[in-house]
Amino acid sequence: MARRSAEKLKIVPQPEPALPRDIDFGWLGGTVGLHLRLAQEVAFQAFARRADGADASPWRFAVLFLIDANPGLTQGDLAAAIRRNTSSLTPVLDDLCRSGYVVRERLESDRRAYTLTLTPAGQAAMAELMASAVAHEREIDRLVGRANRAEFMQILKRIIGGLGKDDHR
Amino acid sequence: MARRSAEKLKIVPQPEPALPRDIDFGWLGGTVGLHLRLAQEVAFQAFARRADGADASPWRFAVLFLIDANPGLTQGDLAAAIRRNTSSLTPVLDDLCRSGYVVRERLESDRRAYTLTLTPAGQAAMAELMASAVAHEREIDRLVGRANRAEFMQILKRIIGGLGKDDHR
DNA sequence: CTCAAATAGTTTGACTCCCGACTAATTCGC
DNA sequence: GCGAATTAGTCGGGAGTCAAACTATTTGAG
Repeated sequence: MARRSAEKLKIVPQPEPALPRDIDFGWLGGTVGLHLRLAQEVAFQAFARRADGADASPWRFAVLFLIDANPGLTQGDLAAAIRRNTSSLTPVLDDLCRSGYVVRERLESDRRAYTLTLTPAGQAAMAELMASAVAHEREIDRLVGRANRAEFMQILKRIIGGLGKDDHR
Repeated sequence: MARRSAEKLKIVPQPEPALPRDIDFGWLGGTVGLHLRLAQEVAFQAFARRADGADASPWRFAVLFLIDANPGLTQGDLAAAIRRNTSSLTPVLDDLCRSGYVVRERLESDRRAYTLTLTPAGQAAMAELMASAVAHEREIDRLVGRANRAEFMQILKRIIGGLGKDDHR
C-alpha cells in the first residue's frame, strides 16, 4: 500500500530470479544408465530432426531398410528384428502401404502370413532417408571418435547381450 | 518340437528357440545409433524387471532420488533435470502424492509453484529402489568393463552434448 | 478325418510421453 | 492500483508401445 516507486527501484537490481537452481544429481549423475538414456534420446531426436521433411523416425527408417534388405520377410520376423511387438507394427505398415511404399502379400505356403516388399516408390523413399541416416551416423561417429568406435560398439553389444536375456518374447 | 505325447498334462513348457529367420541387417547392423537404442532399451527393461515389486521405472526412481537430494525443488526444475516436459511430470507426481511418497506444497514466495519433498514413506521407498538401482548399475559396470568405464561415459557425454540441440535452457 | 492346439496378424484397452492450449499467480509498465 | 506480459502447473489430444482377446489358417494327435 505504501509502496512507492522508490521502493520498487530498490528491488530492480536483482538479476537472480530466473536462475533455474542447480540440481544436485548426486550418485545418479555418475551412472551409466542415465547417460545411456540421454544419449539415446538426443540421438533419436537428432535423427528425427534431420529427416524431418520425410516423416520419419529412426524406426520407420529401419522398417523400410530391413524390408529392402530382406524382401519377402514376414511381419513377425520384422517385428522381432526391430524388437517391437507385432501389434506395434500393424499401424506402421498400414501407413506405409497406404503411402504406396510397401506391399503386403499373402504367403503362398502359409496364408496366415504376409510377405513384405518395397515398391519402387518405397525404395526411393528409403534411399532418401538413407542419406539422412548416413549423415546422422557420421556425426555420431565424429563424436565417438574414430579410434574409439569399435570398442564403443563392443561395449554396447555386451550390454545388449548381457541384459537382454529374456526381455522380448 | 519336443512334443512328447504327454497325457492331458498341459504343462508342456516350450521355451524353444523359435528362431525366426536370419535377417540381414546390412549397414544398419553396424550403426552406433541402433546399438545405442537397443542398449538403452534392455537397460531400461532390466531395471524395471529388477525393481519389479516396487512399481518403478527408472524415471520414477530418478524423480524420487532427485526430490530426496534436492528437497523443496519445484516441478519445473525437476522436469528440466530429467529432461521431461512438466506436463509429463504431473501424472507421475499425482501418483506419488496419492501413494503418500511426496508432498506438494505451495511455495510461499511464489504461490504458482509447488515445492516437492519426500515423506518418510517416500524416503523408505526411495531407499529400497536405491538398492535395486545400485545393483543394476553394478551389473552394467561389469558389462562395460572397469577399464573402459570412464571413457565410455566420456563418449556418451560427448554424444549428449554434441547432438542435444539445447532446446531447453 | 476330425477337432484341439499352435501360429500370423489385427483389434482393443491401458499406459506413457509430448505438444499446445488453458488457468492461476506474479511482475511490470504506466 | 489496473491491465499486459510472463511464469508454474494442469488439461486434452495425438503418437507409440505392449498385452490380451480375437479371427483365420495350419498342424498334429488319435
